Amino acid sequence: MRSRHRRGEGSLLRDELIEAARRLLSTAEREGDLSIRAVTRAAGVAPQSFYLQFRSLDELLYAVYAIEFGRLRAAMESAAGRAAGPEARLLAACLAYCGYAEEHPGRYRALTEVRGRVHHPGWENRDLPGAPTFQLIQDLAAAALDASGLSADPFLVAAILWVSLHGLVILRASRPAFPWPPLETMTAAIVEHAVGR
Amino acid sequence: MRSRHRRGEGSLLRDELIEAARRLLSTAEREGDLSIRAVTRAAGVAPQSFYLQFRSLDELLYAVYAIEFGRLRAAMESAAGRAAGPEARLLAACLAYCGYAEEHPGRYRALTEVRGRVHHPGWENRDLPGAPTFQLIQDLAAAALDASGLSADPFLVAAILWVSLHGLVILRASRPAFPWPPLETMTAAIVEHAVGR
DNA sequence: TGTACATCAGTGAACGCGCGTTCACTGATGTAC
DNA sequence: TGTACATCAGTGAACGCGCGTTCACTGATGTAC
Repeated sequence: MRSRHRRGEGSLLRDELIEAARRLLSTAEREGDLSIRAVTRAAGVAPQSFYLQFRSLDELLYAVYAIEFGRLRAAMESAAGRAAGPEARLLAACLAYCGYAEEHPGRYRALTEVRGRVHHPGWENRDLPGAPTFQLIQDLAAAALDASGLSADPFLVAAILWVSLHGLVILRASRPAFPWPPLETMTAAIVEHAVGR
Repeated sequence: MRSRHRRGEGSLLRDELIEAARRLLSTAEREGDLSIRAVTRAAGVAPQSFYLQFRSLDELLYAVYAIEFGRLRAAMESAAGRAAGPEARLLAACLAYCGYAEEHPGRYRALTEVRGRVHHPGWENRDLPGAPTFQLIQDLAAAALDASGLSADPFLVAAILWVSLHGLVILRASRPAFPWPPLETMTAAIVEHAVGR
């Protein structure tokens, strides 16, 4: 079914494995659903072929983090660009954050879960893939605070926005039976609490 | 090593299994660390003895939820009782929430994780063990709003507080390398944003 | 007061499964001569 | 232009492990007579 890559192009399998992992994350319900064997099975290769490209599942997951955080950030930037005014731009970016998390719950979870072994021993000096995304929130928050004439610390405000949005989407996803207020209502209230007058 | 219970007291094993699960949750790092075999091993009985008390791991976890939510709520109530004034009481309860989560990260995670299969098929009509805890937040928030002369919806405010606190403790735990502002600073800001003037 | 028996609290042994990981191997293909 | 060979992209087969779950069993103990 699957033909092997041409000589010199073996590392294409690397991207195929990453893509297979992203696909699996869309449907995985629990942590154990994403295994080396599951990824290689989805990619159509033998389990041991995994080791030709990665040393561990963590290394593959790190690559997935980087891609997904990039997409999340792009969605937020694009949404912010379509809004008018500092606070509206911040709100649009936050809504895009929530939208991404609701559309791709499995992938979103992979970005943030405890297992998120971004803090793997020996990886101390690696970039945190989420840093530019946080910076975007902070920049938008700083602009909104400025426009409101508030002197709050943009870093603190951005940190509060981040944890609030994260809790919002995670808890909504894990408690579907709870009578949640609409997502937009909650997001707007969170943003307004943080940077509104 | 372990002697069996006296006739008629077999269900004491039920509590022993729950206690073993709580102990395991204190140290478990990933979801798979809590298994039927791990729990029975920790309790000192054979794996199949599990089925004498529970039909599934979910059933055991449900019992753990109920106990842990009770403790969390008790800690919040006790902290609120020691504070003076509506907003101070709300803040004290929120700080107790965070304190519980930081002291018992594994158990806290069990209360809220996606796997939290409280929404197990057939359990639709079971109580949500977290409901009284949420109600406590809502009551304290309503009192604080009242004292501030604000007319915001206490349910919405409580929902925002809940998700914000949850995101706060979960994200801090999963991203230890991030230069977080102090926990107290963030909690106080969240509470003040939600019910302050 | 003695004894047969039902019940109860567990265990022994085994099953099939998916997992991570290792080792030796295959066969196509580019390249040096 | 032809050929030997090194390299590359992967696979076949197997390992030991922990898991959930089932079935038949054991042995202590309370109870009915």
